[in-house]
Amino acid sequence: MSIGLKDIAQKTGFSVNTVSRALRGDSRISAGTTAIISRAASELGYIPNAIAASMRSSRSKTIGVVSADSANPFFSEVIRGIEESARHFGYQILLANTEESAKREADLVRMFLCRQVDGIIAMPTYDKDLDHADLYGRLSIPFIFAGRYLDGLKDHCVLHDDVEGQRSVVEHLLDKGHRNILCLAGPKKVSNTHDRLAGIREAFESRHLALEENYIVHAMGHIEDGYAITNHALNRGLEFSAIVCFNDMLAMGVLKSLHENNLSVPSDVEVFGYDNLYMSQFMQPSLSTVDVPKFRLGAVAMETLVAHIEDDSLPYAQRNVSTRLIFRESTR
Amino acid sequence: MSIGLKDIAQKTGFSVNTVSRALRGDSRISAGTTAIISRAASELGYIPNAIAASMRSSRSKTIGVVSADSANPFFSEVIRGIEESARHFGYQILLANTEESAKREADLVRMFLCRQVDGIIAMPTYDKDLDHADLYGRLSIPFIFAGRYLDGLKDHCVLHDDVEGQRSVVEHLLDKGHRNILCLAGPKKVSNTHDRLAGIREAFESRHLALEENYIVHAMGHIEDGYAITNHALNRGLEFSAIVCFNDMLAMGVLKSLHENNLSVPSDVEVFGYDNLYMSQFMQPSLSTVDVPKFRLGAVAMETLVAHIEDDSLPYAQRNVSTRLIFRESTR
DNA sequence: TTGAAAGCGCTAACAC
DNA sequence: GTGTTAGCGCTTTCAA
Repeated sequence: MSIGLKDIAQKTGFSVNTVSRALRGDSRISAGTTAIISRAASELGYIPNAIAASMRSSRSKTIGVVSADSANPFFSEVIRGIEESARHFGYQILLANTEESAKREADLVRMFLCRQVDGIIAMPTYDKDLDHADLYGRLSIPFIFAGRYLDGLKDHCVLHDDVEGQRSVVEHLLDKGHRNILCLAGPKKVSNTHDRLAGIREAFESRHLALEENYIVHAMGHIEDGYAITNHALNRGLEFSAIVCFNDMLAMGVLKSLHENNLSVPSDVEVFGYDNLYMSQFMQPSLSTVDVPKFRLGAVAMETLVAHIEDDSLPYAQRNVSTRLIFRESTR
Repeated sequence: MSIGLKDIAQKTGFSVNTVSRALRGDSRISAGTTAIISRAASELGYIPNAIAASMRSSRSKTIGVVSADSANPFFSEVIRGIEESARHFGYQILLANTEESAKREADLVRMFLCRQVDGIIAMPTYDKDLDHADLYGRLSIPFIFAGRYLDGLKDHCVLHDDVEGQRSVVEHLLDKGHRNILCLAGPKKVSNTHDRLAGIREAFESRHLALEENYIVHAMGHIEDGYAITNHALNRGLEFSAIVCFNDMLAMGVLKSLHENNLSVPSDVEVFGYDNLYMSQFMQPSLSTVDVPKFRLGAVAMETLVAHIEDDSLPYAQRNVSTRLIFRESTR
């Protein structure tokens, strides 16, 4: 059988209770006693049972991470930020993916609840079948959304200003004289798509120019989409001198299509991505984009979550991380 | 207070035990009883406490995943495979990263043990300070290594044949007439580096050609390394007509350097990567590489781990996933 | 500063 | 089929 507090108590002559407190560094236990107990514990090869501790204390020191797709380079960096920060605060993370399925997201949250997580960080999906307000709103544990927001739950979000970020990209292009800008927007139900699109419209408005609707194409956000949509736009003879993309992945597909169609970037077409994935600087040409501090987004989400776990009277308030434009070879 | 089995028992008139068994689908409980209990449970909004169940049953249905860096696209796909497979078998994963630090890896394993994980899947680090045989060898729970092996623990590994994979790349290049092949090897302590290097040597031997040692350069495996090493090789006037890389990340850096130095790929230099990252097909030019089934690697690791958890008498045996050459634009 | 007792919510072992 | 009893290993509460 495995070693328990009882065994240490027996060996040292102290009570189980004293052993427990000594091992947790309770200051009311004398230094001498603590030393004796610690030594005995390591001699016996004691491995604390965190499950038992959780059960009794009803704090699991675990947080659930609801990710849409942890293999997506955007999310994987956010998750890395969450994980690093979690370690710092002494938490472990349970990770699972929804693949943008409402049912999975709901199942996951329930599962996390069963496992008594102390809090949840979610990159929520946007399935129309899922009532997020219902799923999260009635949660009795703290929760934070990272990078995406949900109407009515913005207080629980850590965000970056997508309207501002995308607007500055488009204003920059308009000011350089571009008039036909192909806009590859993201999936319709994602908050970022909505905001970035708003940014595009604001830019056109601020310059008193009209944005033609057939220059806006929605995509899921994968590389293949960028590739296919650009091909399609060229095939139908759409004229454009610049392309702004919902994310870097789309932009990578765009670059490939343009290259195959003998259009050179940036001289024939300028291309902007969004997110500043690690890879983007190594594309050929390297990608101009909007930097989103992904790691930090995760870290701030975790930090905020911990604050709420430790003080449940803390009012929720939206937090922001800042973005910035990055100019590389895909623009002049 | 939250709802427990007791409350359901009270409401239905059955004992706590019967409720517990009904909810777990014990076949000895009559269908009628089970129905009554299930209904009561959902009416009360019962949330099972998995922590308490784990404690009693001493099975947590949780596995610990020791990753070197979950933001690395190779690992993130492996982890995705682990996660999908875990879901399939009813397990959850605790994820944490070592950043190739021996101390962190040891701490992590200890932490997982405290949390009573049912098993561990590791992408072990290769810090010289870490005695893996010591750390894992004395583990009382099942463990599997994915994609990397450790001497003396090969039975616990799910691998791909790196010797074979790399040899076929180099043989292909030699057969096409290349004589000066720059080899960007991986970090010295990683098993894959060792095997892929062996594959390179075997290829040269099989063609009765000599491999000059100054054509072998070790790198950590990041994009920047590929970039810097290629620049450096060019600067010192090394002649080469092909470059084989330890992984696709290095190859991406290589492509960038070659482009900046006005060398065209593949006409001046042919480039091979390894791993077949998702991105690699969208590089400019697209990357020839060796496909490693990353998702499957993770899934097989999980599947194997579960088999060992469920049958602790099952003997460990190395498993393999297969690789294949992929020819794209970076080679002729 | 330490100890004794109670019990977290559940499952397992055994009874009937 | 169902109930009774006894803990899992720890922390909490209360007492000294």
